[in-house]
Amino acid sequence: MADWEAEAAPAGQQILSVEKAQRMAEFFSVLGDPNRWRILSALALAEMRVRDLAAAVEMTESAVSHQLRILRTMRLVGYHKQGRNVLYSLKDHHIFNLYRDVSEHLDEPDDDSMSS
Amino acid sequence: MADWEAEAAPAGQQILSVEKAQRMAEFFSVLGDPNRWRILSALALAEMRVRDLAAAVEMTESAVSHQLRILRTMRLVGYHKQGRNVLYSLKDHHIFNLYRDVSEHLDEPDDDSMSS
DNA sequence: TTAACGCATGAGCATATATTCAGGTGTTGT
DNA sequence: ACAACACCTGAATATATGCTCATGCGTTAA
Repeated sequence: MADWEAEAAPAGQQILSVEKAQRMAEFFSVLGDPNRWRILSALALAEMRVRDLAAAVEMTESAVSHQLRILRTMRLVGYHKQGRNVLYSLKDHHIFNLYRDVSEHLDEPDDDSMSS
Repeated sequence: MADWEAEAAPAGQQILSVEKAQRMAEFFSVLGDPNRWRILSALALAEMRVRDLAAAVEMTESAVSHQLRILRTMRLVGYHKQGRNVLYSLKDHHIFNLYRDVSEHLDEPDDDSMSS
């Protein structure tokens, strides 16, 4: 038995429920935007206030603020006020494990040929 | 040099380029749909033809076929013809490592409080 | 005190995405 | 041969998403 077969099926030996699939999809959707990845990678370098973050990723403050709300909702970033600034930081560095894993996947050679 | 450019980061010491962020986002977007997760989890159980897959996940054959094209593009599923049927199978079981990792993240307790 | 700052938010708009529907291609059974 | 089958695909539609713009709120500097 190959190692992947040990847990080939996610939640037991059956199809994901609509609810679980929904929760999964919601999370992955958050990582399905390039600007959010850039924001996360910027915060991986250093805690930053919104204004500097916006400059770093070359977006408007408003756009960044909107995205940060989403990242907050998924608990990917943390934040704390400091005077009139709000400092954001990466809350879950796990993200970059996903990044690494997917990077490897994307680097695999293409072979989409049909066999019969 | 701004201070956010100085420090070290897990994923390569700097902000993700637009191109890399784009590629990451494209991949994660594919996992950002609940029906695609259900399709993948179904194929994790067994190789299946489109018709049976559609029945398993309770979608129309057409909808499933559309989604399979996307999953094929990202090389998440493989397929081979067998007569007039097309058998699809999970090509990259790493997906469920991601599933496991994210599951853990989603199960963490909520703490979105503001500290100052 | 008050004007400027830093950030958040809602509305509006443009684009992306997923499904349905209609129809097409190739294969098999009779 | 031909009808049924299995699947694929394009167009159309409905919904979701991300941005800009305008504005509001709390904080700080002058």
